[in-house]
Amino acid sequence: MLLSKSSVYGIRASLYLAAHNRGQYNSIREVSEELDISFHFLTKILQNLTADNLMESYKGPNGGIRLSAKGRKATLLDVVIAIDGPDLFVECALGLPGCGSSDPCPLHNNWAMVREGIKDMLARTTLEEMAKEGKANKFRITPDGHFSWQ
Amino acid sequence: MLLSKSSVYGIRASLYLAAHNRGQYNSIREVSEELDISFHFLTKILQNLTADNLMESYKGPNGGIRLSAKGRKATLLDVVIAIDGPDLFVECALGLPGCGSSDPCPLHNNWAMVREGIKDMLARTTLEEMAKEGKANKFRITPDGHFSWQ
DNA sequence: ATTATTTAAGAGTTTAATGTCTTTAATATA
DNA sequence: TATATTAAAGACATTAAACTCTTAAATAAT
Ligand code: SF4
Ligand code: SF4
Repeated sequence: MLLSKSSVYGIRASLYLAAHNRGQYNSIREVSEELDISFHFLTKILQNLTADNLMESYKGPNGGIRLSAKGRKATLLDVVIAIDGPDLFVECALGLPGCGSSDPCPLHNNWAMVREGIKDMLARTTLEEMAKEGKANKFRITPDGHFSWQ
Repeated sequence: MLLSKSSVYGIRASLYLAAHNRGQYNSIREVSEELDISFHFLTKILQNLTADNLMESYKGPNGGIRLSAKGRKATLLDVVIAIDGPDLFVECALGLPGCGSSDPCPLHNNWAMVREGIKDMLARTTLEEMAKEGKANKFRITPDGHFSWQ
């Protein structure tokens, strides 16, 4: 898999939050049930996003989680980096020790292009814009069935 | 990591064999030492490649492993598929259940392009051609230091 | 104040990838 | 035939990713 499960769950949750109840808190329980993701696991993942100030959380009744202003302007790339770190966008294809662009392996230049392609894919639009497009195009972010962009 | 360790080791071993002693058998011990890969682990990985007829093995004194005719014409893509299967080149970005190009997620089209980019990178040239280019450009496939394209 | 609701924190479990070790089978050479 | 050399096969161990469970802390409502 290109992205870790944690990143994929983080992305789906971010898109869900970008599309729902802007400004309000959504409980992690609700998000986990809508997206069919383990509640405790999702909680852990979202903690990375609040630690990176992409989200804000609030404890207690009617508490939950929401995108911060920074989070609404953020892209999926920011989400992935907050969760899994920048490795995927830095590391090389063959992982040879002591390697670099001088004295390269046969994949070096091609790989740099592909890696940029992955980055571009994730950095194309902000979560805010994605929610708009999602509404317009009815893109899916949940398992079969129940989901509405409201 | 984009590719599994098994695939990376398989790629490096394939390139090594493409560059060395064409037609002869190289012992897995030698390959593992030159490339700094665990001997037993590499043995397991290469078994996938012989099972897929990309390599031929021979037991006993002076035995070892070599690229088959098919293997010399194969690409890194064939190596990766023989080791890890075609998943990476088939699977989708977000892994939503019951998903497809109708009713897509926001990444669907971009992801298809990126995935082709990865495939192209690995399918660009045959192992045989790569060995030639390797010699011409002195590309690296081993850890620091000892390696010659002969 | 007490209780209920919610996230945070952290320990623990399971599963899959990675890596090691031992035994077996094939082959060459003496 | 006996011994050495090599890959194949498979059991075993370690590590990291993925997932679960329990307790603590914050907050709201009664
Ligand atoms: S040449 Fe580039 S891609 Fe290849 S191993 Fe070195 S750093 Fe990685
Ligand atoms: S729309 Fe395409 S990329 Fe997105 S989850 Fe579905 S199949 Fe995967």
